[in-house]
Amino acid sequence: MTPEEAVAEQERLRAFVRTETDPGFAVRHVAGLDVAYADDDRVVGAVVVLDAVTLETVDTAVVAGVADFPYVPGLFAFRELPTLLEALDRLTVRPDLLVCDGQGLAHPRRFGLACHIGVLTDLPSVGVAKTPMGHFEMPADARGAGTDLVDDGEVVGRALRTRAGVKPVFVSVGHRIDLDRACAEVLRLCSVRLPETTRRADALGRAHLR
DNA sequence: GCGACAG
DNA sequence: ATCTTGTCGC
Repeated sequence: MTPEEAVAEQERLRAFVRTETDPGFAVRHVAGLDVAYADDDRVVGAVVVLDAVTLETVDTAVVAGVADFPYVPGLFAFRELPTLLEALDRLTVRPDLLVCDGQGLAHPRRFGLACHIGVLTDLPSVGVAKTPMGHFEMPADARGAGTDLVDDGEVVGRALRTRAGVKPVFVSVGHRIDLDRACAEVLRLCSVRLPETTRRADALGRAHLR
């Protein structure tokens, strides 16, 4: 697939993104997704499913692969999608929410990794990025504080302070969830800066790199 | 033309 | 993404 085709794919699929939370939506199992990179072009996609209440790991899946798509800001998903989708397919426990390591709607074409995975799996998803793709107002230095990420007059996400004294994370809707709920779910998963889901998937992925 | 630009 | 343990500070 060429970068041009990838862009066309994003513009085709973005019409399927839903920003509403289903009535009665409840998170019993939350999944964390992350990809670890080796020195060469080898990659490892890792997914960890946690009990949303106890944060106990109830399921995991790891898939090794090769990064066949170059890293291009805005097309980042095409590098991680293959291995992550395969890992999700191997899960025994079906997650109620996917927490992705990257942007959702806070993306140049409103279709970051979280939206892409959400739409393809039709599962609620949220993107939690460590770096913003545009300008943002620094939120107050208190856990839970946040400022809207605005692009073209539209709110596309939120700079969320998950812990006082550390840089905020950038939360945006992926699929089938609203921004407020997305932030609330992310905050529940954070005792430190990043969500426990992301941390555990990250650890699992790099462990399998050896 | 020159920067910006998730992981 | 990755190279990387301890250390300084609240």
